[in-house]
Amino acid sequence: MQISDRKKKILRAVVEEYIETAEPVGSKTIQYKAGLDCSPATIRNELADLCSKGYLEQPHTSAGRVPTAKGYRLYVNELMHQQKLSIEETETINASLSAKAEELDQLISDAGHMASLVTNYPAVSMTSQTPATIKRFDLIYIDPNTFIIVLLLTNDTVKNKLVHLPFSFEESMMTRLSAVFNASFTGITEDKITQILISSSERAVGDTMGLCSVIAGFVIETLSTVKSGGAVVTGEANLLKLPEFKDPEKAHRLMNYLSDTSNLSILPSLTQEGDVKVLIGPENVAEELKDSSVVLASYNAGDNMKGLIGVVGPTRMDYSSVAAKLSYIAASLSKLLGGGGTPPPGFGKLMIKGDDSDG
Amino acid sequence: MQISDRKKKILRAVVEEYIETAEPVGSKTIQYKAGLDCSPATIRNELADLCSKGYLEQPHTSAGRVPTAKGYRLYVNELMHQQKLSIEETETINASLSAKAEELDQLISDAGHMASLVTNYPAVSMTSQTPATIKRFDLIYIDPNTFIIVLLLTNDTVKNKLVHLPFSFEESMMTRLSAVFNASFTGITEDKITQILISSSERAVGDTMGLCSVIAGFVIETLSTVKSGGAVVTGEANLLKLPEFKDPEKAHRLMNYLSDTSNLSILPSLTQEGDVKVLIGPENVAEELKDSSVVLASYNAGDNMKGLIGVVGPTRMDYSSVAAKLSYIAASLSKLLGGGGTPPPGFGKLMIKGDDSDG
DNA sequence: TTTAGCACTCGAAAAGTCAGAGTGCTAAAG
DNA sequence: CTTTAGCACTCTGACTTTTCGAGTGCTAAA
Repeated sequence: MQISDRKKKILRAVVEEYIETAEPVGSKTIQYKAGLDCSPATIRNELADLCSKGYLEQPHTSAGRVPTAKGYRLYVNELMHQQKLSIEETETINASLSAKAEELDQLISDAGHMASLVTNYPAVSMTSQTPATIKRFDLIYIDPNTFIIVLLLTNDTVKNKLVHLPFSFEESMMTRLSAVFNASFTGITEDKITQILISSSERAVGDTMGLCSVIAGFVIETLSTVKSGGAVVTGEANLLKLPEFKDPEKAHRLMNYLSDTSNLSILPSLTQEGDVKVLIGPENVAEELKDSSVVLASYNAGDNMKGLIGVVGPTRMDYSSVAAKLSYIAASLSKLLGGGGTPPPGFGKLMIKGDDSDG
Repeated sequence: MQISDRKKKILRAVVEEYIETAEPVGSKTIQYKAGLDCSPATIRNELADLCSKGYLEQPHTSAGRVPTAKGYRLYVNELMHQQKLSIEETETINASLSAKAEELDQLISDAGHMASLVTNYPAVSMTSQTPATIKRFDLIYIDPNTFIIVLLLTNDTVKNKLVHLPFSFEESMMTRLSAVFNASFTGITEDKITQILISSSERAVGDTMGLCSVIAGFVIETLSTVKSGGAVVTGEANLLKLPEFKDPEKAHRLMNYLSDTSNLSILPSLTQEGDVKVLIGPENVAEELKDSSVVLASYNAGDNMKGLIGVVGPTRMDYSSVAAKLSYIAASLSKLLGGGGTPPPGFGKLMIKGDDSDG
């Protein structure tokens, strides 16, 4: 089904006006906004048509028009201007991200903050579950009862734990343990760590005190938490500024959904590095998101690890600006984290992928 | 100024009823609730008295009475029943806390979750800024371009960083660096790390490549972030269920305040380990909290580190239950973290400290 | 000092009113 | 066949009015 250029122009005007004002938009406004040289009456005819085709709807007879999910989809796919960030904006982002490449977790959470800040929507930030393994294993002997376990993972994060024991051991034991663990526990995924493996390690180092179990426990724990990835949600308060969430009930439902990070674990599967994905209203699977939209961008977070950053807002979301911003942040992060030579952040150039079922 | 027993009984009834219903409470309800054998008219007289003394107020002539901050204060200080937790509740808390003593940060954030979950209010959880210093310093050599810095701090947390450098160095350099840093950088606070110290270290190890600067940078960064402590706020969504926040504007203001964790840094100074502090409405210094209440409990988080857990809610807060719950959580955490033999969690036994300016 | 009785007050909710923005339709004009 | 002006109609949101009832304070009697 083809849509005339004029209809598209009108649709775009409706979407953009509605994004701005959150009020149903009428024919006169459109005439003005879209700069069309035809009368409101003509536009009304076109509007009626767009309504019957499912791109717009009326809250009630004799109100202005409001875009449907289908309308937004068309807008996002074809009609949307690709927005460029202002230099100011890029600078804010750069400054706040590059300044603190300190620690991965911190950086991820900062990225979420940043996204929320520049878009004024709640943001979610996470890394996804590429199963990690141990690249290198070290023990640091502190005193006869204390040592530190240091794990270097394949994704280049370092995890550690301080262990106090109720009995003492010799420093030489540390060396032996290191050797054995480096030999047996590196390069394997969590599920490969069995009791058998632990027992055989115990024999190998002559451990009668359960040291191996303690260490193996930490290893398992680390690998499994890395796998489950940490999701951070920031800026939920932004929701409350939006007219669509003036009903506390609605706001509460969404915020509750977001605050349970386990709900968010499906998100990573939806994107590929480098593109921005937009999910509009009912395109979301989760019931709680059916009348909200989600914009996601993923980035390369170091070897074989994927990062994800996204925002959640009403379907009336400024897709073009949000997409541009997320895309930029994601690209910056890729550059910062992904050793693997991702192209530099395109200045506004971005690919939008979405559900292409266009009626 | 003395208050008769009957007045106290009435005040208590008003507070508790109001806590439950959020509606101004009238004389008849009180008669019923407090089980007094006098007529509503008598109670009305008493109410008028309590009003004039400033413990209660009327939203408007001819509505029921509502407690003032002063009324809540009296209630919290003298009238409140000390609530015991149900076994079920203690079990929930125990299970969820002890299960994952894995990592300090994680535990702290979990504790916040827990507090928010059992109280149904937003919770804040943080450790406070006892200035930390380095207890021990280690470097792990990975390959000619890569090493890991491992810091053991006086509060027994371990921080690390993986460093990639664009040039290569020898393993022996690591040993020398370790020695120098262990000698010069342990036991000193952040502000003692000067350029002079760094330069002299560089000379000592023969570092012409800026290695010392990189490492010192991380040390400074670590010490200063530890000092600023991480605060986590959880369960903000709970606010929206409360009638006092049905106005999104109000909810937004408070949530915004809470989401800026730097606002929360004054809290730790308000409590001492082992007691629970209640700040009611205008007793709070921050403007944004003037019509909310805060309940804080602090705990011993390992040597010379203090943890803090608290919740924020409307002045109409179930102080007795909240205090009991926080106290229990705090005690559990003290037990889990504080090596220093804190007494076991008292089962409901708790001390409430508060602003004792009682009119 | 307590209590019953009563007039009074005030707010919240329900009902009613009104203006205006926007529509669809019809019929004329291009 | 498309566009446009005109017009009657619809519906909402804002505003006002009405009503109802819970709760009060006061007075006078117990």
